[in-house]
Amino acid sequence: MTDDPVAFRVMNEIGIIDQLARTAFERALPDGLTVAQFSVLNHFMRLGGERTPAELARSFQVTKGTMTSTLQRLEAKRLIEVRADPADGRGKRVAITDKGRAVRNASVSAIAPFLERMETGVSAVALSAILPELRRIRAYLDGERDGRRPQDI
Amino acid sequence: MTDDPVAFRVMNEIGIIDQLARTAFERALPDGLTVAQFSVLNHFMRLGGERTPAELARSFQVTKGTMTSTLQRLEAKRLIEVRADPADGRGKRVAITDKGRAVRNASVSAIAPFLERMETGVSAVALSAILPELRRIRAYLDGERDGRRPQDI
DNA sequence: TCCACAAAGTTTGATACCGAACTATAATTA
DNA sequence: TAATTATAGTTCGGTATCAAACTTTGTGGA
Repeated sequence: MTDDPVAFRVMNEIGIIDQLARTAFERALPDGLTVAQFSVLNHFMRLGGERTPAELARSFQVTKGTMTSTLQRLEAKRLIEVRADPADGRGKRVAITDKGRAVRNASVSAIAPFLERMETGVSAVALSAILPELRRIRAYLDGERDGRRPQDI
Repeated sequence: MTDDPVAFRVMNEIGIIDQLARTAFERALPDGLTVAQFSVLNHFMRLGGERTPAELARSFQVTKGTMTSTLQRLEAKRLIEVRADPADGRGKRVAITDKGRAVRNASVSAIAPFLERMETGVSAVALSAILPELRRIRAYLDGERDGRRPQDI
């Protein structure tokens, strides 16, 4: 434990937190929604408009293949609509549907108690305090990847 | 972004960090090793001795099914050995092999530069500073799960 | 002693991801 | 203009993970 480098210990904790939080969230989400799926719906609600799959992949820092899969599942549930991009023969345009908006709002309500408990349980102040540090780590890793960047993302 | 609850924003960052760090690690690891597989080898090297699959599942906070899968892959690579528990007909005992030790050491060497760059890039001090906070979050989520605890873990 | 319940492992069916290979279309450049 | 390169999406194969169902073996109590 203590003989592991601090960066490794941090990554360890982050990995376990991600796992625990993810399963707790998905337990609460309606409609068999996953965090990945909810995040896409939430993105559309917060920012509005349309997006291409490639833009979404970049926003969430996942590969295009991963985004293809998530979008196909959302479309199967009628939570988003996908149409060909009239201006670019290669592209598609994605938008949230009314049902998608409803499910997103229901999801927010469903996870709100969990988030509130968490902000009480670990202190909202503490969470706010580490957020900038986490952003710095994310930015670092994002930069580190440049050059070694795969085809996507 | 800013209109999401702070707990959600923290989880978002953590999820992306986990993803980026995980792929960076696995790019460096030898033998097609994954972080999950490396972690098991590392666990044996740090703590020594034998473990049952159930103990390992608890240590890493994954389900028994997940640990079964990881152990099968490690065994296929001859990095661990699994034998029946002579004292408990249901149980098994897992130990690292010499090859496992060698691969673990090679892995540590392989990821060391990455960890060092990271400790420079984001500051080892800052990493040390958030570690206790991350532990607190992990402990909170772990407690939150109690009662709602599945069959395993 | 028997039976109900608990614990150890495995298997199955989903989802998320990645990397790599591939198709089609656009943009650049020679 | 033709050839090259870049971008958008999809598909495939592989791993991790969870939840749930199932088998086998222990344990504890009536």
